[in-house]
Amino acid sequence: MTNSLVIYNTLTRTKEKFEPLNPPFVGMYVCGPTVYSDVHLGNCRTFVSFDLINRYLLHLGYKVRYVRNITDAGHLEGDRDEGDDKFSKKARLEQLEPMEIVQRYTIGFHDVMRLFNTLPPSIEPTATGHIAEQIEMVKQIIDNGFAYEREGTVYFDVEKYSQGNNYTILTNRNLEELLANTRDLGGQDEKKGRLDFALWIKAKPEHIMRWPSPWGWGFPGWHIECSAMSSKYLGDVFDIHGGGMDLAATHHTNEIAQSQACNHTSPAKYWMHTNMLTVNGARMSKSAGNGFLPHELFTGSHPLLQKGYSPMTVRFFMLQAHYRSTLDFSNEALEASDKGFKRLMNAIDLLDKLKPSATSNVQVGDLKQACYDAMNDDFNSPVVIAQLFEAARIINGVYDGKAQATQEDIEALKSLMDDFVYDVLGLKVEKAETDDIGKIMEFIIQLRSEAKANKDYLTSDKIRNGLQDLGIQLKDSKEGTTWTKA
RNA sequence: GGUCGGAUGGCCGAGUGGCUAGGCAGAGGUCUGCAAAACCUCGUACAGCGGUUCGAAUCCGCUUCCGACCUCCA
Repeated sequence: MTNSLVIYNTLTRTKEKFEPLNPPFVGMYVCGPTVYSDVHLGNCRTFVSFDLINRYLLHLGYKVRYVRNITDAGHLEGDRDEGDDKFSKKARLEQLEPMEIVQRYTIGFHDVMRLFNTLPPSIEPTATGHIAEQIEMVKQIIDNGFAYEREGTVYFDVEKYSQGNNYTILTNRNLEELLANTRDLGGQDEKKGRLDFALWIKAKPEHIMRWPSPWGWGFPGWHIECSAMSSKYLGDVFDIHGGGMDLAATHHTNEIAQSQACNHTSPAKYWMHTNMLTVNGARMSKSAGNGFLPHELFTGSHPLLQKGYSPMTVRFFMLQAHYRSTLDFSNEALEASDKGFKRLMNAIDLLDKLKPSATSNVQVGDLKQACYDAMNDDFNSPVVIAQLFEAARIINGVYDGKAQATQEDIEALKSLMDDFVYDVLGLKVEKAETDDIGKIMEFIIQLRSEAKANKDYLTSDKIRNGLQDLGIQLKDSKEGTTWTKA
């Protein structure tokens, strides 16, 4: 197990050596989706980023318990601690049960995650499945003096909490200024302080999603589910808590406060935040209307797209940027990733066809270590990919007979690709129906070879051009003709 | 307004106080019946202005621009 992994910790705003609390076990909690609508590509990026992190930790030999929640209750539609949660509203709009909404989009989310080849979490708890735990936690926070009830709604007392704790530890904001600058929106709030947030919310008479509690019928606030479920499955203190950067200021800040107020300890040792996917420099989001749905991308049906891109192309595109950088989404960038990804996978295909030499004039020894160095430096996948392209260049050169590699070199290249392309980066071959087509293509290539042998280039070119139009590209070489799908 | 983060060659994107990732696009070449692919070579980029330094794109300051968060969002 390599022990030189360094992780950027939002808490300290520095890179820190990764030292699990109880090695070889690692507890990681990632805030999952709110399943009241389709996940868009920006959401996917976060989960692909954490998939990379999960995969690398596993690759290093850690026993990871990866918990990622499904938010299926309590996430309010408005910007105040009142009104409907998102599920109730959506259910009313579509004349469905809230749980039908939840079911539909949970399945959709899982389908998309599978297409992106992400490993499923170890535990995927739902908010509605943990109402009792959340109520218990709220009770404890009240008992500890950090929350109060008003008319059936329980609020977290930020001012009280901040007397002995650093409420803004995660984002380093000035609490006094926050209090002064917080917009005065509602007016009719029952809250004592402007920053106070709801732990438990009283249900209105028409509200369908409701549970009994010591404070009457209601439903949990959004933040409390993560605190309750992370402590249930990972303990009061665990290794990594992650999520999108947009969650840091509010959701995660409140999570820390809740856990501290309940358990007298900060929940996670390392806080990791992934950056946003942008479109023309602006964050992709549901409310901005610039969200891409995964299937629009795969099929190319979005008006901003010229063509569709496969899930692995998109995954590769995401991994070509560091998880803490914004990534700008465009046709051109996707096109570049598409071609690059095919080049890389094509080189891997050639690995089995390489002929070993007695001597070597290629350098493959350092590539793997360079990949580990890159991943150990806060999961720097773009640098890993650069190394893999170096490997691809070597493979192509050897295949062309322009360079010599020993059997040992070839084995090293195979091992490199297995470990990093498949295992760590989580990429996979996307070949459909190759078996059938393969035999047909063999036959067609045979026909064309005969035409070529007869110098009947009219026929051979006709075959090649015809296939080209169908999206199949022929490549002639000394060893014969190969084909790829464009 | 506050907090934080950015500005890298045609595009996307790493990185670093001196050895100047990578992909895509472009130019030239090798190979080839011709293509395609592949390989080789090439463009010497780091917002602007000052400063520190033997040396900065990398550190510091200022300026301009952009973004995120502060209000639901991964």
